[in-house]
Amino acid sequence: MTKVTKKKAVKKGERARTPVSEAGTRERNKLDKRERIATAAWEVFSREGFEASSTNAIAERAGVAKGTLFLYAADKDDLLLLVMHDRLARATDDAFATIAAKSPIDEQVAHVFAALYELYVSQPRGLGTAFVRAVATSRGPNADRVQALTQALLSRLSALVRDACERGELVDAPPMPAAYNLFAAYFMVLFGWLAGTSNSVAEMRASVHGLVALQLRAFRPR
Amino acid sequence: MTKVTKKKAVKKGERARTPVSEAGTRERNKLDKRERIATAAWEVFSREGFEASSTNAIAERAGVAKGTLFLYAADKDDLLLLVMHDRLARATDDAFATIAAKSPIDEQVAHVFAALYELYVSQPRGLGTAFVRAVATSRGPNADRVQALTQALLSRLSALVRDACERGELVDAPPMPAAYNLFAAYFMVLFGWLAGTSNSVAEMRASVHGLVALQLRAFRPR
DNA sequence: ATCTATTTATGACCCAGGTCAGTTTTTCTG
DNA sequence: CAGAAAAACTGACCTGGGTCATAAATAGAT
Repeated sequence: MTKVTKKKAVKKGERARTPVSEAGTRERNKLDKRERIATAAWEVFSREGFEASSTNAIAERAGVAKGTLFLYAADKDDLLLLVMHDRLARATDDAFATIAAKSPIDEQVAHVFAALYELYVSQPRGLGTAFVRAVATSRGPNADRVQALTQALLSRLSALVRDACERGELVDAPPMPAAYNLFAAYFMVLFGWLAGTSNSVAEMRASVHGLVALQLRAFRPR
Repeated sequence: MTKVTKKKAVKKGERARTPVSEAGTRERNKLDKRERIATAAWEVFSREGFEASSTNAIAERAGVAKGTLFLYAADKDDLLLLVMHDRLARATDDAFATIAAKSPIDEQVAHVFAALYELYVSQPRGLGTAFVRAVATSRGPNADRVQALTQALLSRLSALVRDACERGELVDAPPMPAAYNLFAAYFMVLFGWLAGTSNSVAEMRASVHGLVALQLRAFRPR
């Protein structure tokens, strides 16, 4: 199927690319296919859970052959990263957009972390577990994109720290190393959730807030 | 094979267990088999790497059927945990045994962490990566044993913090939460190594030492 | 010692992830 | 508008992790 029959019919002398809306059949098809695959993967993953989802089912639902999946993702893990990337990016953006500018920094940081925990906890059937594992081990192209998200998060955290310094709430805090430590606490609590320690966002938020507040004591004006 | 033919020949009235050296044929066989499997798995994993190792090859080398492997480990990941548990425990014990009692606490902590990094880095072909992934996701019995190791490490780290408080190097440091944060930094750097950020133990030690020292500023006497 | 129950071991089998030689689609060139 | 080159797609196929009905070994009872 996929009876596309894309019309080309370009005037001969002209470039094959119509400058306005046409950007090359190949590229368009590729983007379209990536979109279909991502959608299908999300639908199947979220209904069946990661382990129970077969790449066959995803391919079928996306209307492509199984082999095509592996042109867009290195393996099943990488497929999950492809799907999660956008949701993660959106959740992060939302979290930073809704920071209360006049809250103390430990609240601000906890706010961001809680939003991310929300994303994981709301996923069905251990998608979160699979995702963290995928981040840790996948070498595919989508892994790089997710790594970039993490870098961006670190950078934004360090900006929060810098802001707190400028408004005098903190003193002498090196933004980037401090951000690393904050993120480490975030990750720690996330891992605890994977292992079954805590199971509500509220608990996780409380845990990470405690750790964050403790860390920030290093930079409190005395 | 395993032509055990264990003599039992107990006096009828007496208990079947000879109290000294006999502990039941069944239990002995089981321990023996576990040992053979662990050894075989280590040999194959370390020669071929985790991915390239087949459970078939491990079973063959251990002299058991493939199905038997999965009586001793939930899956291939859990098999890796079975193998790594002892090495991890030994490395941790060694590290704490060789702490210089009069070093500052940040050095002590870095010493322990560096020893663990050493273990990972010295593993061939991404066994470390596979191990961390297995810890994150495996639900098998060996996963629990490794979790217990982590708990023990946290407890020992908190003891280091308490000692530092008692000798006046730190002030007002809640041992367990502080240990959590320290461990988080350790884990962060380990993850960075998995992702390819740093690749020598020296680099990792330097990174984690920086983070640890920063955290401990929260508890320095002023 | 013999018989039954229970635990442990086996390996043929199933199934899903991932590959790749061959095919189709798009682009580029004359 | 060929016709060739390059890129994208396909699905039969292979591989290896994990299962499970069956068999062997062990413990307990008589």
